[in-house]
Amino acid sequence: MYHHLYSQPSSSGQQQDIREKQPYEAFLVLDVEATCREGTGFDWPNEIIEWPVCLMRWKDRSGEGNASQLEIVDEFRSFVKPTWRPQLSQYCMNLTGITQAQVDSAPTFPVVLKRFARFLAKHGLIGSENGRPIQRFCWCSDGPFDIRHFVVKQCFISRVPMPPWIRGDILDVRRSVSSWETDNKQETTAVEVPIYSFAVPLDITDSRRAGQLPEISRRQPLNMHLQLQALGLPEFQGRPHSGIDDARNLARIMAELARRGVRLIPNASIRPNRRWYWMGRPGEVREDLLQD
DNA sequence: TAATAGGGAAGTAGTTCCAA
DNA sequence: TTGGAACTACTTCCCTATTA
Repeated sequence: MYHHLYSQPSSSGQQQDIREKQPYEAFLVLDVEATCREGTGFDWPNEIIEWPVCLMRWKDRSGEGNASQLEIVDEFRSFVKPTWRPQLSQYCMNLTGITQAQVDSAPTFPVVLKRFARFLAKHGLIGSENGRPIQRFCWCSDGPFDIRHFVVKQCFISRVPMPPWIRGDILDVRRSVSSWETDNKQETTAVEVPIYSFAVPLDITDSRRAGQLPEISRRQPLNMHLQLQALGLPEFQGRPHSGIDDARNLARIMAELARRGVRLIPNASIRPNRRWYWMGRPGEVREDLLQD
């Protein structure tokens, strides 16, 4: 009954339904931006300064849960005022494009969490009273770090417990693209970057390497640009490291994975109680331990 | 002070080839 | 036929990059 709408020709010429059974009703695509200083790495107490989320839903989900068309139905975006180090570094402003004035006039993280919870309740994802999930939704991010690191750190610094609606299921989009790319290796070599004599010194005394140049390819880490390229999508739209632009491009990747029949299910986890070396009492950053 | 994926190096076992 | 060298395929371990 759906075939005339949702099928594509197979290599044998037959029509086949490519819709995969999708257990989740909605996806929250998140790509936070956080404070940073050049050379400090990611063990530093980064504070979230932008909270952008694209809410995606199925256009064509059947009663059995089969679907392939995913679209953005709403967006939430808020800048966040850092409290531990309210002054942004020049490096951070250059990287993210976020200005000091934008964070100065922004609400603090606990306020943003409350506003975002209202956004979720408005869309029927959580209960407005208790904040408990009502529908099945899954968080999506580029790599597992946004929630695993930045949200956990920010909740510690802001002295707020991690809300129940963010402790749920997490899909690392990068990992999904990588898995899809591996499964379809014969069909695409888009992200294979050939490296010849730069990587392998040619030694004519070695018969293994003599003669024709070896066909050695090295898989690069799948940044967002390469994920788009691997899926045959147009290049990144907007400004890289702008949270909302990153989230929108991530949503494009999600939609393409869905269209290609990838089952969108969690593949990452978080540890809400994880501690970093600079963590003192709740909310306390042990500056004496920081390697500035 | 973390988890993870991926690449490179090194080691090992099996196969092939060739001279004695 | 045999022993040794060369080659290939595979596994394991270690290191690096990743995330602002």
